[in-house]
Amino acid sequence: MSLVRDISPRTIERLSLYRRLLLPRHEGEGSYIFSHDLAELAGVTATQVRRDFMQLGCMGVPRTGYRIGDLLSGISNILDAPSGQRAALVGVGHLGAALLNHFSGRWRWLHIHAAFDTDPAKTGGTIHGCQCFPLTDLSHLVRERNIELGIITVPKEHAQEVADLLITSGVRGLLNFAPLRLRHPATIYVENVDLTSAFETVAYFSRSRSSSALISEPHRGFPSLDDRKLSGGCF
Amino acid sequence: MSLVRDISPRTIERLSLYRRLLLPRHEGEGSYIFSHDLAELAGVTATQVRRDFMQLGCMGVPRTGYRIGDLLSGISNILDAPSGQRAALVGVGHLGAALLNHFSGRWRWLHIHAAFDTDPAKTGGTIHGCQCFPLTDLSHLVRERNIELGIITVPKEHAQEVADLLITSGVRGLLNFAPLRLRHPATIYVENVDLTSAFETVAYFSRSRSSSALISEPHRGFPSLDDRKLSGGCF
DNA sequence: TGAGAATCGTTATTTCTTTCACGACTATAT
DNA sequence: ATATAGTCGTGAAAGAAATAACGATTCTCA
Repeated sequence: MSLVRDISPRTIERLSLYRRLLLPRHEGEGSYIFSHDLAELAGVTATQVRRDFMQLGCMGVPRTGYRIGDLLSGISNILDAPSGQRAALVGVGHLGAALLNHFSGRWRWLHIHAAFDTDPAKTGGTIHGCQCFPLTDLSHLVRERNIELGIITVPKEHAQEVADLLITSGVRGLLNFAPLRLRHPATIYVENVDLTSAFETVAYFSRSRSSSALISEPHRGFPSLDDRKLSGGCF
Repeated sequence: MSLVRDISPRTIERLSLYRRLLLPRHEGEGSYIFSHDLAELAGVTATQVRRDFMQLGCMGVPRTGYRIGDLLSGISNILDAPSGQRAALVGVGHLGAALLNHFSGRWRWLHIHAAFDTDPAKTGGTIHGCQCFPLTDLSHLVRERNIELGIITVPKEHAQEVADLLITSGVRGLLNFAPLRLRHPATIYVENVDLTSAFETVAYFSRSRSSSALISEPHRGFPSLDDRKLSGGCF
């Protein structure tokens, strides 16, 4: 399968982004893209794009670019499990339901297979195309249906117990939206989506770089220069 | 105001997290916490915690710890704008509504002041306590009400135009939930919350570190060791 | 066919972030 | 008092990640 090892989280995230940006440009086998064009779409440098693709083993051709079909299959080779992966979402509140809607039927190889909640008003039916079960069924269903991932969208008071339940039921990775950090064994991968931190970070940097320091500062969130000029004048 | 400069995005995110973890423990002026206790709550190392607080100018006392009140005011001093900050959310779909609910009335100094949508069915009223206006009012209201931040939860087809509109209307920072990267001038800070990348990242690492490589690997998402033992046995 | 310019692949370098390591300090017990 | 052990602050080192730089390759056009 995937012979390439040791790809950093940052690179994985970019690969996911590259794929989304490349898909609409994949028209037939004759479609190519230059590193600097993709770089501009992705908001990164051309060097970074080339380096990322180097790790995939995807080779480009000078003055021609990368064949988009190659890139897409190279990325899929890394990101997608051959037999697909299933996730369980726990906590069908506003955020949980929004995620069900957001991810519903979007990919074949990775999808939310079932949702869980303690509220009887929410269970028993289908929400945004996803079956919703009582939490008491979780352990059984995770095992039986081979669910590998858990998405936690419950209030923070219950996040840890839900995480424990998911882990003991056999999931190997968690996507946590609760505003805290989960305790977990080293065998489980946990990705935190911290909406509060994101909001406060924007607030901070939006004023810290108010009028001064417009030069340099290749901080995350601000554009950086490269081989060639990017984003020259947005308007 | 904040005399401290050049705090990295990573540190800012942790400060936001520390504050949330500290607030419930702040009972009176006699409450203290050790760096390693907060580290465990935050899922980082004790050294990291100490270093972060060093940047705030918050001093602890050996064998006593840090006074929680000092930490909270130190963090607030960095994160919170003295006169508060307002955000506008654009795109009251499932995700937008969930965020309105999530952030509604949570903080004094930072809040979503108004929501915008093109759908007349959604505008004119209040959603989760937030007034919702037609998109055509955005430019006017952003200016008049001094809104500094934009939250973009529109479909990707409209994300760039909404960003442009927000920027020309005067916001200085964007929190982008659309699954692409926005073009923007260097004076604007943009934080991307990429739900798809997050989901695919969990999927990737949940299987890449399946049964092997349980040792070391202090990668993001996996726990790391430190001065003292953390998370010794989750169950 | 050869000159010129654009693009790639990759090593070296720089920059950023985290961890290590250890002296200094403080509470506690004897 | 003194010894002991636990915790802090921080310079130094290590580790990750991004960028720069440049030879090699390929297309275009005279």
